[in-house]
Formats: sequence, C-alpha cells, structure tokens
Amino acid sequence: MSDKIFFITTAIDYTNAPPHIGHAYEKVLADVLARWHRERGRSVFFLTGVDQHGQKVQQSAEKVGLTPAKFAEEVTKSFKALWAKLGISYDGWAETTDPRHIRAVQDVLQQLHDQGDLYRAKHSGYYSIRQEQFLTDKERNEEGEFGPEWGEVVLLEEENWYFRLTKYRGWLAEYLADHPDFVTPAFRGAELANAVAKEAGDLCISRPKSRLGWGIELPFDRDYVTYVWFDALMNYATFAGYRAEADAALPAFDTLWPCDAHVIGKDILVPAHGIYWPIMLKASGVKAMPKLLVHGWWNLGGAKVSKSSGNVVDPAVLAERYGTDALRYYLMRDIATGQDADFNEERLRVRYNADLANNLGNLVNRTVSMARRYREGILISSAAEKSSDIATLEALGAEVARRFDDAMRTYQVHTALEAVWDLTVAANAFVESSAPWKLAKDTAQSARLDEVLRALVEASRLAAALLHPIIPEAADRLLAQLGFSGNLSIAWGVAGAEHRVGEPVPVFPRLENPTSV
RNA sequence: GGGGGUGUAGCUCAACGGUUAGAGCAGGCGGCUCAUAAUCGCUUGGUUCACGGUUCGAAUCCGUGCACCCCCA
Repeated sequence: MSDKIFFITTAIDYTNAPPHIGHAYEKVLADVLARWHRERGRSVFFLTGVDQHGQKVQQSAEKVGLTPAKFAEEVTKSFKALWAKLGISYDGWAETTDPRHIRAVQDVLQQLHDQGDLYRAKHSGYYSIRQEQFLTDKERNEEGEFGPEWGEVVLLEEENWYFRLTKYRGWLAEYLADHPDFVTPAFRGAELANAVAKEAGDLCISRPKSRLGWGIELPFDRDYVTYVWFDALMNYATFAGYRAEADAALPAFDTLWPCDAHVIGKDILVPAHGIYWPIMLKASGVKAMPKLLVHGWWNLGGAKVSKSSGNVVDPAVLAERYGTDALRYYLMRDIATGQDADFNEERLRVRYNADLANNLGNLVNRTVSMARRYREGILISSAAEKSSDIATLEALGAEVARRFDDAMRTYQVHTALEAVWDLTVAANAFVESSAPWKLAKDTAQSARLDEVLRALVEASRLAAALLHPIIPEAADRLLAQLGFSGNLSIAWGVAGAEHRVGEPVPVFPRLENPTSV
C-alpha cells in the first residue's frame, strides 16, 4: 500500500543486568515482523538498542569497581552477542551514550525550556541515602514504615526540573479518542485511555548531578542531568535522524516517521509510552504520532529460576541447546501477541518434536528422499493436466499464504504459524493418499509420480518460504534441500521444467526424551 | 481503595449472540513403509469457575460472588 519505509522499534534494554527471555521475545517478535515486511518487498528500518544511563547502571558499576561507561559497555556487548545469536536483523542501533543522541536530546530540552514547558520546583519527601532515591508510600511496609532495606531515611528537600504534562493532557485524551489504532491490542488502548482520564501531575525530568552524575546534562542548567524519560524515549526519534546534523550518518527522519510499531512490553505502556512519549513529541513539534504494539510477558509458572535447580531461562543457553530457530519458533508459536504465556522448556521440546521435527522436517525429508530414490533427484514437469487432488493441495497453498499474510498484518504471528501447519499436515496426508512408493512400481504411472513429487516439493517449498521470517536459517536449509536456494516466493509452481533437489539431511533432528530436560 | 486481565478436555489454547463447544499435544485402536521410532485414519475425553438475569437462542451480553495475575494510588 504505502511507499513509506516500515519503521519498527523495540524498547531499548537497560544495561544494568544481562538479557533474559523477555528481552529475547520482544526482539524476536520485532525481527519477525521486520523480516516479513522485507520479504514482501517493503523497505524496512528496524531499530533496537540499549539504555545505558541512569542510577542503577551507576550503582551496578560501582559494585564491581568499574566506571558507568565501562560497565554499560560490557553489558551492551552481552546484548549485542545475544542478538547476533538469535539472528535479530536490526538496521539501526541505539545507545543513549551516543553523542548524536545526546546532542538531539539537549536540543529538544532547550526548545521545551525556551517555550516554557519546563519549570523548576522544590520537592520535599523521604529520601533513602543508601538507595539514593525519594520514597513514596509504596515503599512502606505493612507497619507503615520504611524497612531496613532502605537504610537511613531522611526528610529531604530538593529542587528539580518538571515538564508540563498537564498542559497537553486534554490534547492526548482527544487524540486517543480519535485514534483507536494508536495501541494494539485494543484492550490495552482502553487501559491507556482510562489512565489518561485520571488526574496526574507534571513529570519530574531531572536529577541533581550531586546525586546522579551518569546522564545527559540539561543544556540550560549544568547542575542537572535529565532523568530516564527524555533520555530513553527520545531514542526512537534521534536514531531515526530526528534533529540530526547533516554528517551524522543517520537516516532521514522524514522517510521513517511516524514509527509504524513501537514494540513494547505491557509494563511500560502506562505511563511512559502511552502518555509521556506522545506528549513529548507533541510538545517538541512532531505532528505525526507513532503506533504502539504492546506484547505480554512470558511468565515462569511455579518453577523458580535458579541455576541449582537447572531450569535456567537464559535465552543464549536455550538457543545453544535447541538451536536459534527452535527457540524463535517456540517464542512465536506458544503465545498470542498481546497476551501472557507460561514459559516451559518441556513444552518447547514437545513443540520442537511435534511441529518442527515430525511434521515439517519429516515432510521435507521424505519428499526429498523419494525424489532421489525414485527419480535420482530430478523431477520433470509433465504436460498432463493436474489431477484433482493436486489442484486441491495447490488451492490450499494459496489459501494458507493468504491467511498467513493476513495474520501477520495484524501481528498475530501465532495464527500465521497455525496456517502453515494446515499446509504441512495436508501435504503429509497427501503423501499417504498418493502413495508414491506404489506409483514407483508401475511404469504406467510414471507421469503421475512426477506430478505427485513436484506437488510435494512445491508444498514444502511454500511452507518453508512462509516460515522464513520466523526460522530464517532453518528455512534456508529446507529450501536448499528442496532445490530452491534463496527463493522465497510464496506463489505455487516455482520449479523449472527439470527440477533438481538437494541432499536430504534432517534439519530438526528429533529430541530424545522430549519430556525431560 | 480504583482500574484491567484471566478462568473452556489430563496439558496448552480456539470459538462476529446462532447447528451437536473445536484444535494441537498426551491416551486408546487400526493402517502404511518414502521418511527423523516418523506418517495416515479412526477414537476416548467438557456441569465452558459458581449463582442469578436478558434473549427464540449465552462460553460469549448484564449483575453478584469466588480464584489467580497485573497496573495505578
């Protein structure tokens, strides 16, 4: 439809601790959508990255005796290594310590200051010296006191800078009412509208340097750094070229904006992405608003995550154990986009064996094996008219491709995957009903055998091509074995007059003891 | 205190207010031999959390309650 570049982002991850399964899920989801758009011919800009500033990074760094910069750099490496392992095909990388980002953020802050959207005010309250933060009633324990984990708590008065959110509140409420597609899924949008309707004050956006040195300095008040929001949220714009200098080597903002999907977790919709972010954009003069895709969480059920009990949910370990694509497949298949799901390694194994090894993998394997056994790997197209059973399979292929794309368009990756298995299941059944091993014994059935094997090759190829965004490496291997290296067409009938298949090698070797880890 | 979500087969989940509530996995029976002990067919299994209401008709809409989860204050 649109010629605009498809611009998709993920949340940027906080570099105070290494990545876990939730980080991995979000990046894989965004990657799958990005790949799908690319494979359907659309230009894509996929932005992800890390949030390196802030108090927790500063504290974690101090604990291990590193500078915040060095510490953030180390954790950043672990994120980048995981994304490489998981095949996350990002086009842009955001690091909040990037001078280009800092420059643009300061530029926006200066503008908001100049137009009177920022003001300085005093706040007094209980402050934990050990944790270096103001405490609210939330931190009180059942007795109404601040527990020992906060150390010494004092009454402190501090001046900070505030952003006039209240000024834009009415605008946001109206915008949400007029744009029900701002948030996907819809029930999250309702949640946001609810939150916006409530009274709330302005937003504190600074910390005095005496308390937090690791951040972006306010250009109009050098005693302060900006706190979280303007630093982290602005990455979606600054790394898309917003207010970039000509030689910044960043994309042209106008070609990307507005963002088609900020992929985020449900925990940071309200208030960060649903309230602060659109108001920040509005205040700084950006007209078009982005869209938000809010995903749920992988819970860990009753099982405790501990190395001693052996149920480590380190995505790098899982990718190592089962393969990148098996992990990607499970993360996309066993959760409905927007909903929560329970992460379960045993279920991953069951899905692996049932879906990938037995159904899809074996379909390709038996198809290629039969082509080689009965036809020495070369399938000649016959002039004969298509048999009705083959025409049925072909029609199903077209329908599945359509259903797949329809589901992907609305981010329902699990539904798209369901459609593909309708095809592989039908193809497996077609093997039984057409019984190539019987046709091979009868020379009179020679043309029919070619036709059957070519149909199986097409069905398998179509399934692999559709699955390519979800399991890119495995799909490439399947396609290579089927004799279609690099061909991602989702049409039927790609094989040439003399089609040669490759070597059959199980792409998803069956796991033994699928119910034990 | 306010708001939201979830509750359906042993497990994981589907079902615009419309036939007899469906899939996959697991279980049972049978077939096939190309294939990774794969595959194909048939099949067992449900008080849709509970109670009440609206309706010709409710898993679905409304009310109350229960259980679990999340957010806000």
